[in-house]
Amino acid sequence: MALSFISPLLPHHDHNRCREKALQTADRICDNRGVRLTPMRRQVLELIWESHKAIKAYDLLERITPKAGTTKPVTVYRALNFLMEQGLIHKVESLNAFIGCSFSDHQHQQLLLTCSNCQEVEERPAEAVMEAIDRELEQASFTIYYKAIEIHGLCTHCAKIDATANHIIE
Amino acid sequence: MALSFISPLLPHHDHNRCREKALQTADRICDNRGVRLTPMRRQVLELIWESHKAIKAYDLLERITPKAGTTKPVTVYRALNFLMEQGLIHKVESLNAFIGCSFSDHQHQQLLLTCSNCQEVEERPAEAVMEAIDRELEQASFTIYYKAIEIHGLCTHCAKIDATANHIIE
DNA sequence: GTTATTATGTTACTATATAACATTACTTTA
DNA sequence: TAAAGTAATGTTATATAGTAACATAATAAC
Repeated sequence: MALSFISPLLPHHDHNRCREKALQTADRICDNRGVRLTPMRRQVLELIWESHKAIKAYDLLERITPKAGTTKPVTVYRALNFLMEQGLIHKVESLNAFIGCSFSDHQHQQLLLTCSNCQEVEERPAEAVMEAIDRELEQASFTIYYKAIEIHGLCTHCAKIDATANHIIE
Repeated sequence: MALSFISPLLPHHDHNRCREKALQTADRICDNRGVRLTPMRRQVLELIWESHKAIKAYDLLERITPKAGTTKPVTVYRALNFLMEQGLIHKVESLNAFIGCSFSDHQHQQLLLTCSNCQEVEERPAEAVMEAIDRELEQASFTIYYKAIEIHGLCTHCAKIDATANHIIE
């Protein structure tokens, strides 16, 4: 099976590059828009990009430096709100947690697939799904402001590991 | 424009019938499954069906009788969890609130359309959307456990009212 | 350099949800 | 039908999530 690109969710991708790219993109986007990616906001974004798992506001709070543990909730929520407004992160509503957006320059509001085993979140533009939703909403004469499309289940890597484990046991 | 059925979300539908039907369905479903729709659980379901707006756990708490105001959060959350397990209600994740399920006997996990103006929630089976999601997840080799598909925006009634209001102002 | 604006700090609080264990209510069956 | 087992609810306490209101600091605009 030939992959045309390295999925960011393959177990051993170079996550440093992942994070650096996201931060550079954020710098560029904020610069273009004339909004300020302040040190606090940038640090929150960086912490969110530490992994592909969704992270909770209070976990971010503990990791903010300097004075780790002394930063107040409102500070982190303000940074999170800014990052959401700029489309740099998503809130996973069904987890009360946040992930970096891999499609900041393009459309937002992708499908969010969360693995219940490894907790990694994959973003999928899923155009066919979005078109089906648009058609459905047109039928309902419903004007859309915001979409949260969240699926929880077992990702392909965890399914394989599970299958292997079962095989060994047999 | 001829409607083939009376939408439960039309402003003046007979909501008593709506609620009664939901409770009867719940009674039947629980009976069939050999699970107990106890007075507490039934009351919570009834309170949820007071309207088509999503209701929060702590608002339910205040309305539970007897001893309104003395019931503890854990009691209401236990009832809510039971009702969710039985597919009698949905949690609107992006609101931390709950609505009655209009399709308890059939498939679950519909689209939830929440109007940001009137707060009413409409459930839509939206088969085309669900099929598109299934195809997308098959491509991703993702095994689904749970879906939350939530749209916020302006419902058709509120859009019309808005349009009328604008017309009057002009 | 002063003023205006934006961001962050501080204090306090509101809102949402669960853990652990005690008691009560139903169900089973001896 | 009384005893035992199971399921539901009560009680106390606490964990987790998020915001309001006002003070101070940092940056931008003039």
